Amino acid sequence: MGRGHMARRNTNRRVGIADVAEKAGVSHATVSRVMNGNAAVDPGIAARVRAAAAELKYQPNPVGRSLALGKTDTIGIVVPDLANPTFQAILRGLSIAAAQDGYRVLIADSSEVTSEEAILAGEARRRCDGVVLCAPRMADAELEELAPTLHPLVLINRTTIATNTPSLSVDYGQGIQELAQHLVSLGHRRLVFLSGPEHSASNRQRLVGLDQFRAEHPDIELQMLHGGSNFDSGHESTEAIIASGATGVLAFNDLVAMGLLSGLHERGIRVPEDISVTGFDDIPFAKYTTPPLTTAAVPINELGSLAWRRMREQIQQAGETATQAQDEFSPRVEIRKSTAAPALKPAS
Amino acid sequence: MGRGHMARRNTNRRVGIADVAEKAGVSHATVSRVMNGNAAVDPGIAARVRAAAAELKYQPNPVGRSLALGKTDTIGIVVPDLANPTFQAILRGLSIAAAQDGYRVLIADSSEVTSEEAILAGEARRRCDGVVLCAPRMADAELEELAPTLHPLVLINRTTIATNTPSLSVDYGQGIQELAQHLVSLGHRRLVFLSGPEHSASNRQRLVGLDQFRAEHPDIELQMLHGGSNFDSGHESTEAIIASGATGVLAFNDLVAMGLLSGLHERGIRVPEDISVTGFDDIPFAKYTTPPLTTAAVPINELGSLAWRRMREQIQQAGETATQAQDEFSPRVEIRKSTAAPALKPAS
DNA sequence: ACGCTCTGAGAAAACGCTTTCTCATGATTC
DNA sequence: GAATCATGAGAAAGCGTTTTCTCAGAGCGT
Repeated sequence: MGRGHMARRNTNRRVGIADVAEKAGVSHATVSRVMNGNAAVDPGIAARVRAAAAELKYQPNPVGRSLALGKTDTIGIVVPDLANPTFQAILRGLSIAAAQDGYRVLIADSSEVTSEEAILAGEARRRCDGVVLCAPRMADAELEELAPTLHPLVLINRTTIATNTPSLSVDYGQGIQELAQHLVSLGHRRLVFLSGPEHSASNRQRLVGLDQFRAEHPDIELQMLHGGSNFDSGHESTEAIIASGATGVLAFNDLVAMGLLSGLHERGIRVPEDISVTGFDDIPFAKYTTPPLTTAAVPINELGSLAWRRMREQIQQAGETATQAQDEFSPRVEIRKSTAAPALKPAS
Repeated sequence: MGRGHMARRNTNRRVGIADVAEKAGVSHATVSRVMNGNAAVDPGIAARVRAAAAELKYQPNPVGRSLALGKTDTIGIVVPDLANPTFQAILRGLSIAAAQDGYRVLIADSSEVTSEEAILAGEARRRCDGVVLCAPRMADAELEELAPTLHPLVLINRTTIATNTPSLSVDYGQGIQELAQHLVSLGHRRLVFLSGPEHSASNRQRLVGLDQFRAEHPDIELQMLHGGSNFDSGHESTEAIIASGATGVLAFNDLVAMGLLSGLHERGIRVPEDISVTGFDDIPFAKYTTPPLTTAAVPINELGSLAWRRMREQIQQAGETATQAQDEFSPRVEIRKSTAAPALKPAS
């Protein structure tokens, strides 16, 4: 009577290194050597092995390989929401850049549940050689504690006090100031900022940027309005925006701006004749709204690929705890048709 | 002099099952048992093990686990282009649904390089417990040959002759017919289809749908125009569309429609007064174009989560080669503001 | 009090690979 | 021609788990 494990062994077993070794009449070790080209092996034997491997269509099992090598050739990315074009773009840039170096990416979508982020990141890290973390709402303290445990780590739009984890960030403060400046230079005197999620790090940056703007332009009225980060929240803010009496709106991002544009259009308010609207991010769709959206362009594809570069650097350095680059991208104001000089009347 | 491997062993070794075993004064096996709750273990010992594990912050290594278990709790998805909202949405739906069952997703972006798709899918399959394949342009023969080797496989918008791989598809043929019908019922008599990538399976489906439409409406003029699948191709087709003299345009998808909308707007052509435009897919942005886009809505989020359900079924069935569900989604025409009755003049 | 079953824990094999260690063979040198 | 060396292949030890196998000891019936 056949033993259980024997049965298992023979039944539809995937072809492994042992099969190739047997067919070629050599040892496992030799097969491994020719597959990886690590050690010198007699050309004749190598050819025999390769022939056997080809005939059996042998493909090394990556899991076994990972275990032996201690690396998975995979990196993880945790994002708060895969529906957000910004994270989609980062993911895409990262994935393409990593693929070029033979790495894959594993995704973890925290669905905006901040409390899950640390766990997801930890799990991802254990399966991968490194993690790219996008956690705009995670508390600073938690981030600070988490970062060292994730080590080959790249932070997006966050920084830690310890400078040994690279971070890529966008200077939202400067971007929003430039947009405000743009509106002012068109003649606007009453502005409103339609803010994003309250605990979002990038929203805080915009707020400090606007504080500075206020200090430099005491004559300009700048209201604040709470909002969210997506279409619907922009759309829902339509009435409040109209009620604000402002002639220029700084929306949290392009999504919000688009929602607002649509709301204004429904209400018969013309953009930019009656009111000017700016976005932020310059997502691909921003060019195609009606009117095309004035926004602050962040080079998001670059961000993804640079994230990979920083990750690769750390993976290669392995042990050394050098201080890592802190990259900051400056958004560039992209003037389109959603902003114009205000109508004459309300010039106080 | 310390041996190489000893040095390696002591240096910043991650805490493993052995450490926990030692600390708790039991064997590896016992630790594994309590971690997985597989076998009965004395409550006292179990508690001791759990305490040790907690103190050492032990987290089982997933790679070792995968090797022993023969599964990775990960599925792969190969997409032709992560910049396309349709695939983004599928990815998202899949990822969220899979996460609910404790699975992760590994992405492989073929960057529209058809010849890479088979290789990518194979690699993904070896690292994962199954693969979701979106390969709209892969040759039928290649797909037929590839499918069996990928086995726990779910096909998106493709089918194989063998009915043992589940597939989810959208009835593009019906959708485009309904859109055409909608235009006709508004009074349009001269239509033009702005087609997508020539070898795309879903484009072929639209074409057969339109053939059928033609057969049923011999009185309606329906031109064909070659295009692509993104913004820019829609934008570039603006002149050709105008030259066609058609009053109703069926764009390949929403992206193309948006590009076209923008082009028409630049040329001063009013939509829908001068020309009606339809899209396809109902991507989130379609509601927010100006005017909001009439399109055929495909329930894309459902598609992603159903893809996971079909995958899970296969993973659970393991050996059995039952015939698998072939799901087909019917798009629903979503009438917005980009379509209207044509101007009276050209009514022949 | 003896033998029986049953519970539960350790030893060891297995998963599929890489890499070190070891040793045979043939080439090189004086 | 003997001692030395380089070459290259096999044996075996890891990588970190799970799981089977094995067996000690406890509990039970007669």
